[in-house]
Amino acid sequence: MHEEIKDMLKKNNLSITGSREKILGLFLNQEGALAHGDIEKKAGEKFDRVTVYRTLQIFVEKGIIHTIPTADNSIRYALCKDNCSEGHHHDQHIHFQCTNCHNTYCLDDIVTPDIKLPKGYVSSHIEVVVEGTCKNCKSPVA
Amino acid sequence: MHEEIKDMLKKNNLSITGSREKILGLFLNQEGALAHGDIEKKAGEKFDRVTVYRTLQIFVEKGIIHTIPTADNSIRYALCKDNCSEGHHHDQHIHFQCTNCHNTYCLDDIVTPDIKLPKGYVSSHIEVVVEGTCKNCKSPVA
DNA sequence: ACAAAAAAAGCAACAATGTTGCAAAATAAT
DNA sequence: ATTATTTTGCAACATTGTTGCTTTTTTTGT
Repeated sequence: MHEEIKDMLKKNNLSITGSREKILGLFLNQEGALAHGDIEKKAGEKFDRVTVYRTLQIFVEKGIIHTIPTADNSIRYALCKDNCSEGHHHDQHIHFQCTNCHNTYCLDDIVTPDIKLPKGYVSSHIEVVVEGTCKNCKSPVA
Repeated sequence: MHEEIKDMLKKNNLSITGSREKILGLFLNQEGALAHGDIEKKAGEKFDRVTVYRTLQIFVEKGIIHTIPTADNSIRYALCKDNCSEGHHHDQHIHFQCTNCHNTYCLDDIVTPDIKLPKGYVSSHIEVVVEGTCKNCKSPVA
């Protein structure tokens, strides 16, 4: 596990430091996505706020994590799959945000649908965020 | 036009004040969506920052405007169509964000697609944001 | 049109979030 | 092991968002 982290950093030409190992570890041990605030809380006592910002920024640049848009002013980040690389995110999966537990999940098996746009519009990337109740919060009603 | 604004406020049981008229006017004269910062710049010299926050908040509550999620930590707002009402937004259209001019548009005629979710997930609302080049920025290449 | 009641605006103070430059420390390269 | 490079932490600052309270504006009822 710990070797896996180091390997990922090496593969991306990143030097191996405590904060990068720690933060990448958080993502690997986490099913859902993490907001900046979550990371600060979980790792933050040991690291400066600025370091967390810079680490997330470089992870996004390197294609290790990707951002998930939200309407609540707190970008969430999640691990990319192998097909992402520096400067080229190739995520075509959708995201799911649970209105109960407020976790955000990547549904890696659900591909974004094709969308027919009006004349003149050209699509380069599609983001789909589904809100609702996740499998862990499913109400046991019926 | 000015009467239209007053009517909209009255219809939503909002008292008619300078800031509400001004901010609602901005949305009516605007094709795309507006971020909080845009509104502060365009209307802000006359109004307190707090007033802008509270005005946007109450417009969302009343179903006059809706939010559009982004991955850049700046929620955007756009006018709702008539089918929205207090506490019940019924937007099923998609949003388009131009990577060139950075405007965000509601594509009111494009309905969000159905998405098949994994077992256990229940959808209550779907957000689709398409990135690309808008009709105004379309490159005249071909 | 006026007075009383209700609602909104403005102000101040504060909290949280994000950014920048630079010196010290850690990591990588030779 | 020493040097060069990169990263960290710190401090200071800028921006964004929030809260309580007083004053002003708008609405309501007469």
